[in-house]
Amino acid sequence: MRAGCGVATVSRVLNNTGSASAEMRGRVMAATDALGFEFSEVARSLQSSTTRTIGCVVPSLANPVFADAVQGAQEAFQLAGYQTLLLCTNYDPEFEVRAIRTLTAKKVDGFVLTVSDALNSEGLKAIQARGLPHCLLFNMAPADDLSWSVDDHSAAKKVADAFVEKGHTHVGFLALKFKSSDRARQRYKGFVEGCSRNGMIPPPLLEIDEDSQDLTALMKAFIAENPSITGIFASNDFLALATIRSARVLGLTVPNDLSIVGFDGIEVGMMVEPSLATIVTDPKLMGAGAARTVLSVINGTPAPDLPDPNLTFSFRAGGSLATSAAERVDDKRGVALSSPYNPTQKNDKNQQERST
Amino acid sequence: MRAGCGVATVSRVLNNTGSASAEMRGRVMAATDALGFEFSEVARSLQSSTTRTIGCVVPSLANPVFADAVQGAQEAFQLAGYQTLLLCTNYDPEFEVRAIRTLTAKKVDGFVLTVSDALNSEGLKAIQARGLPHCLLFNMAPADDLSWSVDDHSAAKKVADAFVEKGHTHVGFLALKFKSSDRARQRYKGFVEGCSRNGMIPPPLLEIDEDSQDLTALMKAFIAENPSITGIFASNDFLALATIRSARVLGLTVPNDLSIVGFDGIEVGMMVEPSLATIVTDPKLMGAGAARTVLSVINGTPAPDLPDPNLTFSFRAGGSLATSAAERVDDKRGVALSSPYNPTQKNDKNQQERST
DNA sequence: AAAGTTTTTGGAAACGTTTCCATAAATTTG
DNA sequence: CAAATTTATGGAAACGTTTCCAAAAACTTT
Repeated sequence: MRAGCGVATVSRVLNNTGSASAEMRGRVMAATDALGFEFSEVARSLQSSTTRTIGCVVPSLANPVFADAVQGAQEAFQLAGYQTLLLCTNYDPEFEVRAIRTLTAKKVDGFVLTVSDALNSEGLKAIQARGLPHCLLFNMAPADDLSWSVDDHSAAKKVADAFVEKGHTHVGFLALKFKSSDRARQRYKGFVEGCSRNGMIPPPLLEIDEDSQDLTALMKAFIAENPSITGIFASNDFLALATIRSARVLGLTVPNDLSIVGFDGIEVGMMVEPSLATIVTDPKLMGAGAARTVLSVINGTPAPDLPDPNLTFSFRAGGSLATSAAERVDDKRGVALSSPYNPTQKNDKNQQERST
Repeated sequence: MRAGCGVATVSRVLNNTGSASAEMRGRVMAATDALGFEFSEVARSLQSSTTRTIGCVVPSLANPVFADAVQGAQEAFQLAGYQTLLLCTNYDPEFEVRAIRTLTAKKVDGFVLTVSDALNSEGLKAIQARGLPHCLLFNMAPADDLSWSVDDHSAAKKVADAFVEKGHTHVGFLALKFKSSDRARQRYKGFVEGCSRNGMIPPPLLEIDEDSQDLTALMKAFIAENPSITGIFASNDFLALATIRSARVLGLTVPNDLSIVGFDGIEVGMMVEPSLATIVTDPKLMGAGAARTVLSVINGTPAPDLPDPNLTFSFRAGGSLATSAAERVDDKRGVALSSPYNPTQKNDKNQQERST
């Protein structure tokens, strides 16, 4: 089979390393072409103890935030000649640690990961203990660790500011996967803090496990329990859109009866009516940043600067957040009280419904 | 380092293959625990010429259809103990062939791929020539090839039926990445055929390259060129939503002035107002199906049945498709187009917001 | 033309597994 | 108790590269 030469020669010719006569080069090339020969990366990896593969661990691609982030990371890796081994944990810490074990066994050169709880992740600890190159993504970095992440805490505070600016004093927080995502917890914490700082009533928490269809029922109960809330901060945009729909089903108008603010800044948020007020983030950029950071750790080159936390998000106004219904009612309370007839149809209707 | 035994023994103990004394077993276990020892999958792969890794090639994860599909595939693979090596082609045939070359060099055990043109894909040819296990995804399968795919052609015909049922006789087709996606081409072909079968005017084609912001301008020109169209079939839901927005900017009411139908069935389509009429598909199921098919090819087990083409999609009615404007009022559009100012409050407000 | 230099080439080790085989040890049988 | 059998163990080959080294071949220099 061989072009009548040793394997060492083939290696040299194909890799253009070391010397080889023109004639030999020709013979080797001819032979490899004829046979469609291609070096085995796995043998190469064994020899060089490098795989040019990066392990990427995220909860799920069903969430476009992660999909975009992985896309960004993947592009950056591809550009640098690295491939991406993708593992999804489905928000399960058990899966997470197994995924990381698999990846270390596969001898990936580095990791990009979004873990469920950065401070207590077994998998992350293992990576740290072995000193493997890695970068977190969408996690608050423990000390000495690098992370590309949205500053969820500050962003949520900003949302509180936005609510207060529109005269809201009592708003709720709606979270998905609260248990298994420290991001959702950060947002809640920041929101509570922001509300407190603004002298608002501490936000009640409505927590749901799945993107369940019974959001409407849950919301009904939530509003019944907290009849004075005038807004809801949903921990992601899909949830926010679902909330708007549920509000409609319950006969509430958004934003007149209930203001909604989302998180993530998905594009459709701008296409819907009313447009969605939200925190805009750039997941693809985050993914690419984390990727470049890992690569720099691997290559020993200076790591790209982490983004300024305050630039990792921005607030986008939208039609779903408006002046507090309570405030409007308040303004007219004198009138409303003196006259049994309330001229603002909508709010009247709203109050009736809410009391049900 | 070793527990004072040969490597062969370690292999037997850890893999529970062959015999070993209880004492030896204990020693090996103790040693591996102490050292945190773990077999190297790359050496194992070299030895067994199997990697338990599947190459997954899709255009981009930015499109949630692919993100969901990859998620589905990834889950199925994970369940079977396989990992997913993800490569995105960015709709570039050049990248596609390189991606596949990379994957063959990495000796993946199989492939799941969405190629740009299944009949002329160099990469696919290479895979076929080497007889590597693979399954297409969202591609029409060439003869002798397997594919999990939505029947784009029939689905598009169905959309034509839906339009005609609402009295439309002249509708347009809006496509993204027409050149680099045989899926878009299939949809167009099916739509043309469906229109023709229903005696409708052949649908004019509006083709855009990027999700460009100038869709509004393009649409304006398109409508000027085809003043009698009463509806647009957009080749995916995002495009459809963007079209609705652009229509609003142009002062057209959806569906009154222009009906819109999308494709894919993304969830937000049901949350917007008007809700989006669309073809509903299940990308995750497709991905999982393709994955199971590849696995069956690898294991020589009987392949799961491909889905009945007619069950790969369903039409979902929505508020964005209504009775033809032409049928109701013939010339409202002339007014709307000629006057940049639209008296309906909603649209006006909408425009203001948009410009911020 | 002999000696020195450079270029070209292939053999062999190493990477970390699994598996085959042979040997050693333990057990059973006659 | 010797022989036969079974069980336990480690050595060595193989997987396909790269790299080191030495040998051979081709040139250069005196």
